[in-house]
Amino acid sequence: MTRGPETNETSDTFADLLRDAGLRVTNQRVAIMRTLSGAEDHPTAEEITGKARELDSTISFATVYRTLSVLEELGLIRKLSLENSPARYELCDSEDHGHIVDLDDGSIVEFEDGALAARYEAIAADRGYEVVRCVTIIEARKKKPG
Amino acid sequence: MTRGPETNETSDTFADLLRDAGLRVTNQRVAIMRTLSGAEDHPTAEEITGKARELDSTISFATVYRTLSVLEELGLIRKLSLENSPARYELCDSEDHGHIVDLDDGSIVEFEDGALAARYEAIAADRGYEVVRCVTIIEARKKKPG
DNA sequence: TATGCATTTGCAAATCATTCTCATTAAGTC
DNA sequence: GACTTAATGAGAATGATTTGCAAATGCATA
Repeated sequence: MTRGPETNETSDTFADLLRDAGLRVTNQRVAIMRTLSGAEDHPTAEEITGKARELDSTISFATVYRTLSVLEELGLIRKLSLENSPARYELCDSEDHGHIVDLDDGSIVEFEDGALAARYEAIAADRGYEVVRCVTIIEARKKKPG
Repeated sequence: MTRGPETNETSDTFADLLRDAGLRVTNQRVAIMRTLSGAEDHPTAEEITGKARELDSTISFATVYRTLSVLEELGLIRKLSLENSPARYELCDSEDHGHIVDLDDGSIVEFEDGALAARYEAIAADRGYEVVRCVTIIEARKKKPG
């Protein structure tokens, strides 16, 4: 695996990812990828636009949506369609994982569970399917301490 | 549990469910419930409107959406928010179950798996949450025979 | 480094699903 | 049957996302 010097690795990687996919490297796309990369939460398109504009003030909503769907097609990000709220996005840098959505404050906690993934594969295989992607959302409320 | 004669049980049940919830029994609501009850697939609001209009031609979209959200609050139906498509609805008559969405033709296969539900509970509990509802969607493609 | 051209962009208008407003209708009660 | 209030239909409004198009930009090439 070829890689440049350690410095500025994420930024270079973003450009490379785009190039490798045969796409042009634009300021807007890199700004959006950096924004997603730096996000601790699961931002909406609107939140991404706001943050990305700090890096490139000209970014429009149209470009954000277009870029998000390109990145999703490349498998670099995941779109999370929650009930009654705009879609949220996350980088695909970590393992496949599920989400616990706190119904009271909207916060999202990620969890990993290899057993679940294996179970999904088995369930799908039993029915003649090959898994492409799994969505696990646990809508929950914080337990009262007791 | 009081119940009338065996004939016409679903229709009566629908009316009773509404009455028990302190809601008025209207033609529109019953038509929508019957439509959902008769649906083999997971219809969208638009599809529900079309079918329900065969039972009561005056039904409007507004009423369909209003009724769907009332029924959801009562826990009688479930709303399924899939990627890039309008919400789909199903009666809550069967056990809690997951969905395999066929990415090629959009068809949905349901599956039940008690182990998954237990696992979700455990995962949530570990993190201090109580499960309200779980969404499991396996996006998949049919395996090629071979 | 300048040129050409397809890709990408910003803007604004369009679309899609869903919700809301409000005048009218109809359910359930007496 | 009359009354009260919930429920409805029609259509406007909303919110998220997509699209059309002219202008701008990346990048291959000269």
